[in-house]
Amino acid sequence: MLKKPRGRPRAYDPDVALWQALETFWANGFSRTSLDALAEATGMNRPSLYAAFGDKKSLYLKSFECFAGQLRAALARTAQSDAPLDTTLREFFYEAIEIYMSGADGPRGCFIICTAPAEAAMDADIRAALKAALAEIDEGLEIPFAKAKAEGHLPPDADTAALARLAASVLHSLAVRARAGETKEALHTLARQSVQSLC
Amino acid sequence: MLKKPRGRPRAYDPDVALWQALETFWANGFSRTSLDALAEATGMNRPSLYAAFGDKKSLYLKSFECFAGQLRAALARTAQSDAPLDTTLREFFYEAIEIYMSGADGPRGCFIICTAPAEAAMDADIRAALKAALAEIDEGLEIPFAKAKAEGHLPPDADTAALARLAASVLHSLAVRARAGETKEALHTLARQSVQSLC
DNA sequence: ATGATTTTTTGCGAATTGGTACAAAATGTT
DNA sequence: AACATTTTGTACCAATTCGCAAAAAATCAT
Repeated sequence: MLKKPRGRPRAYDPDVALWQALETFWANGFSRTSLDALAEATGMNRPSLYAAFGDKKSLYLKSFECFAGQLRAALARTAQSDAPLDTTLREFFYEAIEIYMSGADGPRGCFIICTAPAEAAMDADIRAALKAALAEIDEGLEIPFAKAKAEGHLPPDADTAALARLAASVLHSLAVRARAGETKEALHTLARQSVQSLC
Repeated sequence: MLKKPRGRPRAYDPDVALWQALETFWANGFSRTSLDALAEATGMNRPSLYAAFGDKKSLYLKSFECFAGQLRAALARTAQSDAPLDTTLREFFYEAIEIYMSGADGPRGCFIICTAPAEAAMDADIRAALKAALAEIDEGLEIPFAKAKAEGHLPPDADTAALARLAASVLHSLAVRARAGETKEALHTLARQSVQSLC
């Protein structure tokens, strides 16, 4: 049933190329990343990049959305965890730290927290994407707190939204700290101690 | 005793010009800010900018240091406060929020947290400056916690360094949220609730 | 074989970018 | 007045940047 489309076949896989672009933006931020760098990373010439993804900002926003998708998946796994709240939270942070510390040339922190703010004050689209991502993190992190409260592991008057936002603040901080070069041990310590304070 | 220097007098005040450059970098980030934009903001031609401040990155780092100086002053005021810990912390956050929400064209968050990470992965000097600033925030915020502990307002086994780092995380988060366009009320709420959790 | 479609390649253009050389301007010193 | 010093202003440069037009390549459909 898979009908071969007409025309010259693509020399790239769109998902692979998008990930390669994302990695380039992740390391360099939006403005510092040139079309030449994206072309080199993806092996595509500039007209092909434009044809496949649109202009530079469109490609950035698609990369942002791709990264946000992975964040969404991590939040969903955290929401579905049956482990105790502190274990759930700690594992979420540890997983984030793994991603933040990854990078061929060193730690990159979080794509969203580390590259979008620089652009956000002057670009309404990037600002909106950032704001939406922050809200998703807040909402996603509230679920394990609400579950723990419903199961009696938190006081009945605990403000789960407030706790979630505090936990999200820890995530933002881990992101920036990783990019600044703090050690993995320091990040783990902050994660552990924050979980202790929150639970 | 003030001897008039030889040569043509300067047409600018270095401190004023530096602040103007800082504001431009604050809104646009490092890479998005052009020399023309800096020249326009300061009223100086490019050769004059180079003569006064060095190249673009030098000017950015000088701006960073200028902003860090103001942060240092705010931390010092917080360290010297005689108010109760929760009041001290809340006022520190409220003051930060005022700065983060300032801006002729909208909120800019924190110069350091919102502009340096984008560059930090690929520029060791900016990364080092960011890391140093993060450490200063951690250390500065530990002082009120240590005071409160010494005065018996915190349990004797309270880990003041951990609490300070959690408070610093809130500050980082406020910075990013402000830049993303969250409301002042939402930021105040996060600040208040975090202080409640921390004290 | 021809035509239609899709993608790649090559080459290009206008604008911008960071940085600099040098002459002119504006002062103090001798 | 001539010279030395400091700063400004003008003009320029090489390189880079983003985006695009058009031809060539590679396929399927008739």
